[in-house]
Amino acid sequence: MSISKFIHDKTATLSAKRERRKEARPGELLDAALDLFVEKGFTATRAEEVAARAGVSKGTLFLYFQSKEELFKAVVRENISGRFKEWNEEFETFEGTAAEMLSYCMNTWWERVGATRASGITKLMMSEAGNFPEINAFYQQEVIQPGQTLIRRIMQRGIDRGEFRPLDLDYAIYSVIAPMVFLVLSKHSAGTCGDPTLPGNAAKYLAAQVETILYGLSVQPAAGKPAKGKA
Amino acid sequence: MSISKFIHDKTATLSAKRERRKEARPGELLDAALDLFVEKGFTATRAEEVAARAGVSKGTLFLYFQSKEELFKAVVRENISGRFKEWNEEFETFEGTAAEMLSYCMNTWWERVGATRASGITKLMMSEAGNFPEINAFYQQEVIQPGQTLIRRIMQRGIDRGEFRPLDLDYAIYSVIAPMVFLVLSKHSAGTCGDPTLPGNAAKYLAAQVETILYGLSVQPAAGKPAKGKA
Amino acid sequence: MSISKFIHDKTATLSAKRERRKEARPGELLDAALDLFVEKGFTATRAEEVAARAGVSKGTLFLYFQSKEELFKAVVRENISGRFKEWNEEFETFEGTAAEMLSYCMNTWWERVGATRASGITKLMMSEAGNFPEINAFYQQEVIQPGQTLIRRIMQRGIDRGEFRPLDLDYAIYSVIAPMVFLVLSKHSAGTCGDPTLPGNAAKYLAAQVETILYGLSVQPAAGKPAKGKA
Amino acid sequence: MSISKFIHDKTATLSAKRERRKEARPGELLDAALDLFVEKGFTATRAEEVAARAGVSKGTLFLYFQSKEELFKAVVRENISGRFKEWNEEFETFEGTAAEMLSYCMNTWWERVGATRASGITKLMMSEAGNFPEINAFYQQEVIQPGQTLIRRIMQRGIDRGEFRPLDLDYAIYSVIAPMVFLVLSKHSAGTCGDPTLPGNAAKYLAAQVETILYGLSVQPAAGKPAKGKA
DNA sequence: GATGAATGAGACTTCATTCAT
DNA sequence: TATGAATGAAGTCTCATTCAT
Repeated sequence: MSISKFIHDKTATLSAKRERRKEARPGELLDAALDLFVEKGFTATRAEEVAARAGVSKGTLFLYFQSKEELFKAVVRENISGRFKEWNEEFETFEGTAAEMLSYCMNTWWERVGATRASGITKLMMSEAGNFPEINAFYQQEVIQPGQTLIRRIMQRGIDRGEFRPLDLDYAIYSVIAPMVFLVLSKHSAGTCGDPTLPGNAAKYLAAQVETILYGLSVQPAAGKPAKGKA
Repeated sequence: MSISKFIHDKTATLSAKRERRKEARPGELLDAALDLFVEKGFTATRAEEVAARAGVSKGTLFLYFQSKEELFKAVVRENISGRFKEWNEEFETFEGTAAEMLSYCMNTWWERVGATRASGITKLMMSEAGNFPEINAFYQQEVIQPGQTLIRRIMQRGIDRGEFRPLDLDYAIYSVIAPMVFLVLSKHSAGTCGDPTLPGNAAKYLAAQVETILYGLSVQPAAGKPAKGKA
Repeated sequence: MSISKFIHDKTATLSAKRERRKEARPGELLDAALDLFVEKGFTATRAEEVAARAGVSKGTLFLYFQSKEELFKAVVRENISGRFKEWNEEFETFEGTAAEMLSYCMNTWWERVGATRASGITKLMMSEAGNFPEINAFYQQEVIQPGQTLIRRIMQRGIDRGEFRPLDLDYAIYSVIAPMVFLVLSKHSAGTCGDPTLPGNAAKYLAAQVETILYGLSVQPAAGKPAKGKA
Repeated sequence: MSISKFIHDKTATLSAKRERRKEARPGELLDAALDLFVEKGFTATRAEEVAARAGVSKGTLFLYFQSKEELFKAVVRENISGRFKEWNEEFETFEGTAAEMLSYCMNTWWERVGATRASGITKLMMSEAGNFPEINAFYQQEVIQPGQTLIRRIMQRGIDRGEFRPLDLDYAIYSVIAPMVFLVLSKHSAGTCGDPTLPGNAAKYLAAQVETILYGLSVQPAAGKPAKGKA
């Protein structure tokens, strides 16, 4: 192998590496920004911190994002999971009971979204929605509505098939949604709600919630009717 | 009545009013601060805004609170409900089923805490806990732990009395906690989780959650066992 | 005189002083800004320099002007002389020859505008007009047009009365305008056009220009017709 | 013809083209820089803009000029017309009246300097001279002094020959200089002085100025003496 | 006590300049 | 030689905090 070969190799390698870095930069910045925004909030996060965590200088951040606010928007867009749409489609062909679908949904949601860093978006939006009305509208449309629609369809099917008791879905859907939201918030909120070890035992947590929910929603023999509390 | 009497009267009146106002000032500032911190976050809220909303000048705020951070701490301290402690004591003498106690608790919590502005603290801590470890520890101790202890004791009693099925309380308590946390977050998060009208229909929402939870927790005839999800 | 009298006096004095300073601040800042903008240009002038020259800190500047650009606009507005309007009115009642009016105008213009710091605006607009189209339009309307209108009216009257020879005023007005513009630019341009001592001898300069212009404009006996150059 | 010949040819062609471009580069950059500096000022012009307008990358600019400031100096040096020196020499052998020489000078100056992009240097120096004392000194020596010297010599000759009336040349020269400076400034100042259409009608403008100046300077019969202004 | 003018540290953002490719 | 990604000094602007009144 000649020297020129080495040179050529080196050039190619370095060039490729730089190319790869350039491609990777926005992603690295978005990752760093997601973490910090979720941890400290938008305003409390300094642009320089984001850059430093991504391993670049202050100026580089602004090479890829016009402003800190644009960075925020990009973080939300990038990490918003379009999976509810996908799951809505899956729902059409799903064979199994509504209970199975519900359980499947919650567990898959955890694996594919809740357990990933993307789940931080939930906390982020909760904290910052008021400061970013525009991006909040986008989030409503892309996440909240598809998510609620999916849950509602599953539960409606359960009722239609006689699996679930008659429910006012306007409220019943939150029996499913609240535990999921709660889980991701536990993950990102320094123990401010729930045990910090919850996310580590997400499977157990989810199993417990699913079991109670399904018991709670399902058609009950008359004998099983619980005492109604009255405050 | 001499002129000086008038003057004195006037002085007395003004001074009394000022005295009263002086007492009220910190309260007005704390109220204003709570609202703004909850709405916009700690860092994004300007001290001057707080002062303006409380109807005083910037300088006055710093007359009562050493710094913005001290103001934050005071806001949290002031609005932390010590009611869980109170309810924990009430629990000892409560006569009725565990189901009744649970229902009573959730509804009373809403009336006395959730429906008040103090509920904003939940969102506030969730957003800012990471930036204020010290105040977070305080919050854990004053709110989270007593709250979880109360729920746990009620549920344990339900199990002990045969009302509820055997439950792993480390996870089961969240069937009760999650819907409550979710409700207050809905109230303070611009629709970022759940319907913005939820807080307005809190009674219906809570009734639906309580019903499902109680169905879900109660001892079931074998026939009522729901299908288990696969995942 | 009692001690309380002293106290009262002191309070009043200090209070008055502070009040006076507050009133004076914008003016002091505008003066400083005018000097620096004229000397170094808008972009090359740092906001902090302006503040320092006005004897205040960086932050204070932004207490009075929303941004450096607003400061610029205020500087122009503040220093634009509306005198041409005033002189246009004076023209109506002026008794004397057109030549006298022209001479009066140029000399008065120097005393009231050219010799003051406001004359820096001419250079400032020349340098920055391209960067501030909006403020340039304002300047056109408030200064350029009234100024040209006045000169044109005077010259037209001169022609009408047979004092001046027939002139194409679209071009002839600049025989008057150019020397005046040139004089203020000499004052603010580090000798880049003309002798730096010109402004110090403005009276002589103006007298020389007026004399030549009036000789040049006035009706001439046929014998005096100068040789026409042809390039 | 072998393949290698082709290759060689191609290489040669490319290399020739590159050679030519290399030579041209600084010129393109200087042209771009002149336009932008004149239009927006030195500080407000970004190096990248200059490069973009010249059709090269940011890095290339710094290959040819050590810094933005060096670029500025080069722009001034490059566009400073040495023509006054040339005309000063021409003056020695010029046959014709002083009036003719003056007219010739002004018109030739417009054609060779004023009408070209190099005329922007006048505005540029006026705006930036204060920030670049060194380059200003150079400009004084290369342009201002030779220019004034030429005008002065012509006028002196006019007086000596009895064409012009006795004049204080320290001031009289500006009767010639001011209209020329005014014309180029009109061209580069967004209408901030004079009609924006002036440069388009430069010939007419110059003719009018020349006529008035010559009438104004020439020896007048006593009867033609204009009224003197009061001030 | 109350005010609000003033301060200056600190954050965002720009851009001249460098340098690996 | 040419490029353009990266840098970091420097500038604009904000805002918590102080202090004279």
